Amino acid sequence: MARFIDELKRSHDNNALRAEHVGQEVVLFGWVASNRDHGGCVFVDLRDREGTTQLVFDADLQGYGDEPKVAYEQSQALRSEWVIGIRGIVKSRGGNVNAKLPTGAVEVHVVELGVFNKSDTPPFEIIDKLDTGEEKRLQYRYLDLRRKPLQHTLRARHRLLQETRRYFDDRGFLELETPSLVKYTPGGARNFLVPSRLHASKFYALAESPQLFKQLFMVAGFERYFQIARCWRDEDLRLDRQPEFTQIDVEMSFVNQDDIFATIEGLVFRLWKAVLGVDLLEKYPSGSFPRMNFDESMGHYGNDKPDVRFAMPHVELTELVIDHAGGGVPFWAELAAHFTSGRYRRDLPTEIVKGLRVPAAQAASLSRAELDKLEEFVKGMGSKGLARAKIGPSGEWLQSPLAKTITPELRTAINGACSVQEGDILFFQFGKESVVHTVLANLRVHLAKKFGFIPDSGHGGKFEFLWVVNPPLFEYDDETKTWAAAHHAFTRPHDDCVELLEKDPGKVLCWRYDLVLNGFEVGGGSIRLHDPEVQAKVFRALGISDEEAQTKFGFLLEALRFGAPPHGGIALGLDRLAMLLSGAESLRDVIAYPKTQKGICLMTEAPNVVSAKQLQELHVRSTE
RNA sequence: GGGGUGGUAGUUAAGUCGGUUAUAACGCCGGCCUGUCACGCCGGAGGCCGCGGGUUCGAGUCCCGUCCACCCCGCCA
Repeated sequence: MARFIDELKRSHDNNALRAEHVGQEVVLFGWVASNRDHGGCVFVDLRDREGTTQLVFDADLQGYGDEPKVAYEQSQALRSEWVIGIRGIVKSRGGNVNAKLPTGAVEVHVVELGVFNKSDTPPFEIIDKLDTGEEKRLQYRYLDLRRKPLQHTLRARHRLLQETRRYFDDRGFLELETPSLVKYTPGGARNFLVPSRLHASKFYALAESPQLFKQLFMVAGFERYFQIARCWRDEDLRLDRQPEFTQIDVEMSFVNQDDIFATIEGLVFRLWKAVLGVDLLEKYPSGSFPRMNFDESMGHYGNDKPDVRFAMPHVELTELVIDHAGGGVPFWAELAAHFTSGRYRRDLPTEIVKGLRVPAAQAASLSRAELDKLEEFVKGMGSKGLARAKIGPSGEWLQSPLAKTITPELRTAINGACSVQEGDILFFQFGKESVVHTVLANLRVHLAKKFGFIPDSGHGGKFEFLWVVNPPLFEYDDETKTWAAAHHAFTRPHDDCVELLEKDPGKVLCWRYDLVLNGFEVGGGSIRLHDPEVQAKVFRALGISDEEAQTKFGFLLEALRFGAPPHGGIALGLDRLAMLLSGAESLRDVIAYPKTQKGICLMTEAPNVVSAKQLQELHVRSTE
């Protein structure tokens, strides 16, 4: 029978004791956060998940016989991260309070000490502000998690999960579970595959999302579903992408886009209030987030997840360049000729010209060396270069290769379109639309961080939410020269676009939406197709034959024939919400046991090799 | 698959033009110290300079390859 735990129960946590407890006898458990040996007495900071309490080991403590002396002798052996229990008496620190600790008005003079466990010297200190590299911290993740910042982050994540469950439960949503081991269906993200032991040469896929199953819940008549679902995608990682992640998955019947937005807005408002204490009604008094058309988002920001905490929009210059037949700039003349010849369409351009204006105040801070670095930066993303022009006193272009040949008329027109002032710098990108957009979108954010418009990471106290709506249903696939579903093949087109499905697929808009926060996509969904006739037209536009549709989505198509209600849904990235809300630098900071960029768990060293016998049992042979 | 940054005591970093025994801070170990709370003072130990090859009389430093971590493009909602 151990003295502590069995006989002496913990009476308080280490954040509990205040002046009012003075005189009480208490039992505390925890980790040694620091020990300061002054010869005649020893101070120990005792830490648990709630906080820290200062212990004093004083051999001369009166009224407890020899016990304090014994404890004092033992205390000299204590080292960082030992796990101990103590029994002691709460005493006031008088005027000598520690203002840094909530428990700083008191200290516990120890009568009895028990050591639960010693600790090796940890590879890094368990302190709030640590400069140890992430690689080391991930290797000893359980020690990193012992630190207060990560304890707080995971608590916030817990809060998110609980509030989410309460919110949906209150509104009559059912939390329903879906399988992780699913049938592989082509398209979309790459799946992790799981070999079947019972069926030679056959594989399950780990679900990339519960998409089909949640739609089938609607067919089943559950009407309102949510799930906090783990999803897996075997794609390359980024700071906001992990191979396994968590979605707040939602599907609703008999709703339109507005209904879904209202549901999600209610949730987000509640989460921000509960976790951060931030009332989003102050910023969004209507209770809803602003909406931006997909077209505008691409035009002004170059992607469908704009960070609107700062301005610096892109300026679309293609029309001007066409109207001026390139305006004396060789590359632009070539590009303009494609439009006038009819090879490129003005409403769905293949190649474009865009500008980005840097205001004079910031432009002045860009040295020649920094401009060269920016050019390297864009080249790394597939750009051929970074054409630029500095605006002179009367609108002339300085320090610019374009200046030599450009006509005054086009130059004036561009200056006007960009609203330039003396000292501004214009950056240009031209060529393939997707490259121009990617390069300029990243350049815009890169510059904003450089100029201090937004912090390098974290929200900087600003939360800019946005619904990006009305995107095209199809994207043109350059490699296969066909139209592909931009989201998935079951997204409902706008009614007035249905006739375009055959005539002009690129112009078809649809009921798809993304929720964007500070430049990150935190959610996305759509109103689904439940009309078999329109569904058939969509498949035809995608070049999917009836047989192919049957093979790929047979069970869903069949289900839709048995009385499917109109329905739609959305999935929110819980990890991303947690990251943005807490101001964390990456998804890894809000996931307890994350993977590195190569998909490795540094703590367990997964993935690892398995024996030939195991492979044989799974009917799998390595090609290595 | 591609571009970029980095890898030196337990940790974080410095290390010049290639040249003597590879530095510092924190941590760790020992000693001293009754009011610290980033305790202080004295002393000490601690290195496969990511790994492999090459150039050189001589490589932490130069060259080639490779592995790992991070950021980005492609990929991915």
